[in-house]
Amino acid sequence: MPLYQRLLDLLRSQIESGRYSVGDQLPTEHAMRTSFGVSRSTVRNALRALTDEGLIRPTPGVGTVVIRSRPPVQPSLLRGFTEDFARRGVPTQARVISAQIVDPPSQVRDRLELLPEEQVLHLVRLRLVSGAPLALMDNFVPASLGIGPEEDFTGPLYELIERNHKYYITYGRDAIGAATVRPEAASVLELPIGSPVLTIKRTAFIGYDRPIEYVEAIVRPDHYEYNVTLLRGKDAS
Amino acid sequence: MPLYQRLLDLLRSQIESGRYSVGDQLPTEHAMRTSFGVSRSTVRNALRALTDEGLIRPTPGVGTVVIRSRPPVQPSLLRGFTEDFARRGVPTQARVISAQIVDPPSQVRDRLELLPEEQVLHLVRLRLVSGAPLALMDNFVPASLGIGPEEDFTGPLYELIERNHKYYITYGRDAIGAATVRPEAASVLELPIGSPVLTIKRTAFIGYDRPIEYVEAIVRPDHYEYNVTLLRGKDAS
DNA sequence: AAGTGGTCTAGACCACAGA
DNA sequence: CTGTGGTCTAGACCACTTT
Repeated sequence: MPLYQRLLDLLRSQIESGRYSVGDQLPTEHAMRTSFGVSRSTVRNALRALTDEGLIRPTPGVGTVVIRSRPPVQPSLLRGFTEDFARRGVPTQARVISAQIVDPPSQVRDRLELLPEEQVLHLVRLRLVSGAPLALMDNFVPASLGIGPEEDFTGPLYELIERNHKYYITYGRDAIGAATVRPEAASVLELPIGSPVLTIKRTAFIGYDRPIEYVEAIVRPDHYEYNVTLLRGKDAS
Repeated sequence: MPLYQRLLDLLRSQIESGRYSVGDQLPTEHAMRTSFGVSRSTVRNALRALTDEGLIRPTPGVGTVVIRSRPPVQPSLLRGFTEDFARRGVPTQARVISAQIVDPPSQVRDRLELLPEEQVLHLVRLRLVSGAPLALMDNFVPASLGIGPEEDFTGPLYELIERNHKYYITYGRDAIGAATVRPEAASVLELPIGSPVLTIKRTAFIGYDRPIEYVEAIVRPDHYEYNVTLLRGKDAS
């Protein structure tokens, strides 16, 4: 673990515990430099991180004061299913049911803003948690991305896109609904006919507004709920 | 003007103008160091600022790539139902079914972090779109807020809380699921027994982490879907 | 093996605030 | 005036990725 991070953790815990309260002044950078036996850059590295977290405010000529004892809440970030579950400590597996280059349905063509003749990679995967089916996912990515049906789709798809193709996903739009499970999906998900399911439709974008992936997921609601944290803006009404 | 800021402005304008496009690799830190005649720390100071702005992503062992040409899209904000629909041009009405001060169920007590004897205002409302039922909502707010059962609950609840009581909601956590509609709810929502419904459980907070409202909504999925825009962070995996 | 960004050191000068 | 944080230099070693 980097030196500055240990100092960062120490300072953060001291602020959180009240060793330094809101309004207090932290020791000067020089004082930390000597008391921790590190260079000033290392101290500043830690202080910059605390500044970014919104806990302290350094003022030239004055010093560094504590302005918060806890970090402000962060809104949710876009995560893939694999990532989402991994964060909660639940490992999931993906079983590839089919992967082929096809002509997209018109809905997919619209969402991905494809050219008239453009094809897509259509990926159907079943996601499992400890062997039990959780979600049936239909992913569509433009064939022009160069991701072929032969690749390994058992890991996080975003990593595959980002690592192999130098595209970076910047944001996504999710639309969540509920429906009665279709018979084909019911058998794959091992659900009784007529069960309710959660449906997630997501369009992911690269750059400012170029759609790069469209997903439709059908999820068993008994073992998953869609969680999101949203900030309230001043003009939200 | 500091050196690193001039470099920062230069790089940002080059990225915005397309001199470096999304996916391109920036010159290495060493290359910039020599071509601009500054130290590596100064270069890194500029690159860190660009990283914070979300325009570039440095990867150890690889290099620094441009991931956006403009500042990122704004993520969704927390909105009440009334606000949410108003934004899309669909006016909704709220019909108050009941409003009373009660002892909360334990689940509500936990979510609102209430004291053992603390009571809540329990509000049951039916939300309608052009006369047709859309959602059944159970709102819980601490009785200590001072909002009594006699107030007008047909408008946005957040406005009522914020305007009359000087509390400002800062964020909320939503948990969205799917379920089979319960018989009582089915009749109110005019749904057949066994229909799937969307369930939304929300906790809204004031300040850093003080819960101020808990809502459970049961929504007809045929006329509503939950939409959200999420950013992708650099460490989202 | 070569090159990348991440970390770290040991210095230095500056503008600024406060006594 | 002294001390603060802000900026800057010129080195160095590291883990890591790619070749």
